[in-house]
Amino acid sequence: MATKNMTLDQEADVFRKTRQDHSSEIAEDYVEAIAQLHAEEGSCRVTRLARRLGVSHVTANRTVTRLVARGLVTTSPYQPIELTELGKTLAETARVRHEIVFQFLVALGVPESIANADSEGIEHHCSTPTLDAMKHFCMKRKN
Amino acid sequence: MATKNMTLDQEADVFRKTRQDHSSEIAEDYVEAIAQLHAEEGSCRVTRLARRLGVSHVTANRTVTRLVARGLVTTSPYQPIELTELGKTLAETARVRHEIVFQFLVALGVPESIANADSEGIEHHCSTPTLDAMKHFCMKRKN
DNA sequence: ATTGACTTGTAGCCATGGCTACATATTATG
DNA sequence: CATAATATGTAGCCATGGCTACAAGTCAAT
Repeated sequence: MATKNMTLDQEADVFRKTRQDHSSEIAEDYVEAIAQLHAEEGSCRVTRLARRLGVSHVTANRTVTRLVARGLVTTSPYQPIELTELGKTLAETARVRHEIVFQFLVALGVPESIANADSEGIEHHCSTPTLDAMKHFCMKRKN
Repeated sequence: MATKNMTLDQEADVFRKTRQDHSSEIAEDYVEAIAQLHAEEGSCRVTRLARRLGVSHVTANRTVTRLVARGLVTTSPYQPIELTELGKTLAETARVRHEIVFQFLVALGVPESIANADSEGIEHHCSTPTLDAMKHFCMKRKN
């Protein structure tokens, strides 16, 4: 049990970190989806984004407003959503991370449809060392 | 890319599932922590639980009230928190899941302290097939 | 038995992420 | 160009999960 030999504060840090992660998950999911829609369809409208993410257009619209405040996207009334450079960078990071986790689960023997669903939840909680270990595992499998 | 050949609704399902997972994450963390404190210290007081989880005692108290509504724990004023049978079962399930993910990450080569932090976030998003694959991987390593 | 330390509870605030219902703007079509 | 369909925006609701500040209960020690 890894909680042995820890102070109370150290124990709590793990939970604090997980909670903090969660607050950026949605931002990452949004910018990743916006980037995907741009790639697939040339632009990203709020309604299309909402359908992709499975939320109402109202929720999507309000969340996008928060992304504007975070400097990740730009909007103007009745216009498509555009990613800032920062947003593009975050989207690409998220895409790569998602792909690593997905390919890793597949390499581990998890069926693709399940790997797709699980990786969506897992990707946001993987540190760099864990991602590196996943990449390394996939490399070994290929050779 | 696993989103190919999917309808819009199917795409969205993945995100819906991840959001649903999140609503049970906190419940699982709480019952797991309550079970741990019972095991370690013989009983579970709200203040101790709050410290363990890194939240204020107010947040812990209110969340515990919700767990009562879900039939996972029982409380009475100024008394320790007790798990119901349902709560014990959920706590044990969560503990086992956590342990599988943790041991798996360690087997993969992730340092223990990092594996501990990551597994806390990852455990809630692993389907049964993924957990089975993790167990299988650990077995192979041991032999 | 009173005081003081600690625990527990309550009031009330905030942000986030959902929603429906309705209003307005844009676009497409007869 | 008028109207219908679609897209977008706004108002306002809810639950959850944080918090601080303060009130009240519990318990131990003098």
